[in-house]
Amino acid sequence: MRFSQCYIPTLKETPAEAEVVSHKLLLRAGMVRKLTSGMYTYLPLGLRVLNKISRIIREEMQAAGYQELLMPMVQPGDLWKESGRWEHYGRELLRFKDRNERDYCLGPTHEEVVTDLVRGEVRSYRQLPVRLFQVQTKFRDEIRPRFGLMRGREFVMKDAYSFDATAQAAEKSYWECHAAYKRIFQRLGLRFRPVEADSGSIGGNFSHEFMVLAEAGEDMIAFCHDCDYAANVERAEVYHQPTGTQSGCCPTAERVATPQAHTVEEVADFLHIPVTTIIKTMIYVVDGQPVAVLVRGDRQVNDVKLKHVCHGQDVQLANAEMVTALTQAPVGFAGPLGLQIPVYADNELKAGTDYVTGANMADSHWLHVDLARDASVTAWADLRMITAEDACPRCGGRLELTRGIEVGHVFMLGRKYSDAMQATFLDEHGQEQTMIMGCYGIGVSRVAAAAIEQNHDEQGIVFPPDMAPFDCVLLNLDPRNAQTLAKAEEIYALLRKMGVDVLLDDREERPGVKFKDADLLGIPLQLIVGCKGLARGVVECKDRRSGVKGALPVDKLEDAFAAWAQEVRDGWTAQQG
RNA sequence: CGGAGCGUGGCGCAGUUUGGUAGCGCAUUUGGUUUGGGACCAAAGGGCCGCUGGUUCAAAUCCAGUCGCUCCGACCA
Repeated sequence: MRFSQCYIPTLKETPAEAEVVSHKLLLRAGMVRKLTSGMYTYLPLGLRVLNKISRIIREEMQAAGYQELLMPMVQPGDLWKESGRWEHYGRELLRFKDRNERDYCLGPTHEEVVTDLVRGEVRSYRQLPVRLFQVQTKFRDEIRPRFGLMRGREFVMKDAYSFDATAQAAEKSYWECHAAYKRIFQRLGLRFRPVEADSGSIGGNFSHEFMVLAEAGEDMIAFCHDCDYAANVERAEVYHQPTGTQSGCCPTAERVATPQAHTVEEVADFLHIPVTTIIKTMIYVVDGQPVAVLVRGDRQVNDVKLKHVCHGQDVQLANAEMVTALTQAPVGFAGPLGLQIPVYADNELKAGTDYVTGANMADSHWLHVDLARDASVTAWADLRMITAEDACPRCGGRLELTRGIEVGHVFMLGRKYSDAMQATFLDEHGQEQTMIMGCYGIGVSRVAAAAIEQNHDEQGIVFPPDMAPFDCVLLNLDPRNAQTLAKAEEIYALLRKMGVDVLLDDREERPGVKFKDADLLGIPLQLIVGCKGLARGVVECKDRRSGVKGALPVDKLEDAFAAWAQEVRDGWTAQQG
């Protein structure tokens, strides 16, 4: 392609709306433009990136035995009523009616449609497994779209579905997709980690998320340095050494005044005790019912764990009025003693028998609390957020917490949808059985954003070679000079003949403009044709990632270029680890 | 939805406090000089100041409402 004929509106200044690097650079590099909140137009260059990503995804999914199809984006409400999600999916599902007043929605995902398809066609175990995928625009009416392509309302997603006859076969489909995902993100040149995850509103038995490691990530993941354990913190189990019961130091609890001490820190300061001897009592509302959650003073409640322990759908922190009504005290003085609602206590609290808790009375706390003796605990469970100081729940090794961007998610769905929608088949004994499903997503547009979050510098984007909009940008520094022009055209033709996807910057601009744009666009290989180099019989080259410059002999350009391109690629592989 | 902020030529902003009829940089067009890291000079075009209503002799500026966008919290690829 010739730059002069491309629609690549680069920007010198960053539009005010952009906050995160990927959004800023995508805008500046002329790859996307916002239409309205959470919806973007992919300009030619941005679309090239999406297509490069999709190409790799297609190759690997096909290699894993998945076939591509394309389902409608508009879906009938009836299907969603059948699966039960018309009620449960919530406001992210954009619903509307057609001219005949029939219910429809924009597809946020396609379990219903694909299950409907397969149940209509598949009758026998001999037809299983069925493995399908599509690359398509999804719509989710997100509460808060943000960070450009990172969390849009409309976005491009690859979604895949597997249907199997038995649980073992289903797990095979699952792990084969899991392996395909590893290859995909590897080939895309990303530093990533698959982690154990919660299955959220999609539902199912178990799942893994694929996380791109980046500071701008909205998720926190924990992984072990000594074994291969890795999990989203919202799921990571906390391991507690079984501790023997310590004897309490006092026979009874004692109530003391703690004026104005609302927070754990204030109470600790006032009583001159460590925060670890305080029990934090949090009031939550689970599906409309209030519950109390007890964790050590310095810990955070993990509401995903709470949701599972209570078998609830919806978990929210209670508001101030509710807390006051339940505890007869302002926020900050709640405690388990005498509370008339279910009390869930974190396992860690079993370790002690001499705690400080709120007294359900303004400006008061109990000292010397032994939960077993003084409170009625509905259930003990793992309820707190893991920390970097905790030991690995698998091997006891050292944990590290990092931020990540979720770019892929695989779910073992089990029979959740096939049961609800009667996707059945006859097994080899002529018995009717329910299909076992898996579903697997990759946020294609989010992958592009995540790649930029992970790979950029002050000059702009640094695309991994296989997702860059072009393999190489060829700068003709002096298009008005007949010799340079001829040489640049010759090299351009040569590269194209070699199968290199090359962008020729043939614009009548000053060299500085071309250098700046080349860096901004993040194309991995830069070739510079100018009279200075040509006088020495070379074209200059620059590795966008490392910034290393060199010179390739004009007379042996084909070989020299190939060797250099391989060198740049090796550099990427090395840094990916 | 709760909290914070912002809407002024294509982009980035000033002007709003203290009303007086819109300005700067970039970009664009034309001419000239330039040409290895976002050139310079000269000239030009382009703005119902988000929208509606109100106050006033007079509103970008004050008041009310409304719409849109961004950020912080509950969602997820």
